[in-house]
Amino acid sequence: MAKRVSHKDSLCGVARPLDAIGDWWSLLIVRDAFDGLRRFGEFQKSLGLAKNILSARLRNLVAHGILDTVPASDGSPYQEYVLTQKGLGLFPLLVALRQWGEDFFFQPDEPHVMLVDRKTNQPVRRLELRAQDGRMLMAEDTVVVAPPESGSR
Amino acid sequence: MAKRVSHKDSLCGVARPLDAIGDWWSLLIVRDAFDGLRRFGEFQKSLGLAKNILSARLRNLVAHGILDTVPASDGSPYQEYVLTQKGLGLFPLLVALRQWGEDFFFQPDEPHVMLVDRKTNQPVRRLELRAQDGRMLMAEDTVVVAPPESGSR
DNA sequence: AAATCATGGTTTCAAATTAAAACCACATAT
DNA sequence: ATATGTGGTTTTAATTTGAAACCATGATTT
Repeated sequence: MAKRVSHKDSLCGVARPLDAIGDWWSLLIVRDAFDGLRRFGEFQKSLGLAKNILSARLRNLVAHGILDTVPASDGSPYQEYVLTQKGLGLFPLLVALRQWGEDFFFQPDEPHVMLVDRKTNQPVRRLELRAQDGRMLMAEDTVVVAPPESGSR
Repeated sequence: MAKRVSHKDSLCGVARPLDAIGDWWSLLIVRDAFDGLRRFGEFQKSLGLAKNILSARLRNLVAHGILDTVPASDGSPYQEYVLTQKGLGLFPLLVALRQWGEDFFFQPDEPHVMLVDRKTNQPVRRLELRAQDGRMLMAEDTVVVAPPESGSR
């Protein structure tokens, strides 16, 4: 189950999160969790994946602290799966994924679901990466830099 | 190779992009491409994945229009893999992933690579989702809504 | 009380995918 | 002529997946 996603023994800042999420199914589960789904059966119906796989994915997400199990809210003797803070932290990633999807996977006139501001019912703005001083940054305007070498080596 | 990621025949706005990317390896390839890698061998050395898998992933990314192959820039008789516009569009997603990783996968004092503004060498700002009017939005402040039913049914 | 049903899983097993290694083709260098 | 580097493909075994069957628990019907 602990599939190594990189040959380096310490996973980098991108690979480490990927490793925790596990796979695409897991991300769809998380998305459904953002949509308010909490029960095993709800996820299964929504995603249509095999129960054993769902079971494994939920277990993995819980193990990685993305979901947490809580004793059912409605008296039923089962448990529910809810997003932790860590899980909630995936929101921007899901938005990024959705916006990319809107940009490149739909015809300009093709109808698709939209993420809207609850208060105004307006679609949300696009995610934008900005510098400290507020300038918008494209990919070419950035570099990944190594952490400053600590003194001991 | 066309693995169905959802039981619904039309994939939703999140599942469709996931389906195109393919798997985690592909996303790491894309990240390396953002870092300037272009050659088969570079990707293989950087990621340490089996050559047949890399081959398949590259092919898939090209098939989905995320990478494009161009005749080698340096005279060598090989080809190079470069990001298309669609591929470049994945930048925010990678940033989101990286920031989530920084938030939850490193000790507060653990050193890690950083994404910085080329011009100032300052770390970039956090991605923030905002409403049209500029208010910052948390997950709970948003909903996903279905497209307006077109008249014909 | 007994039988039935709903939920939330686990187990079993066949099929698909992945990974490691060997192999190959082409070009350049020695 | 031989070796070496690049960019793959093929072969084969191991792992993962997914469908279906099974099971346990509690609630519901008869």
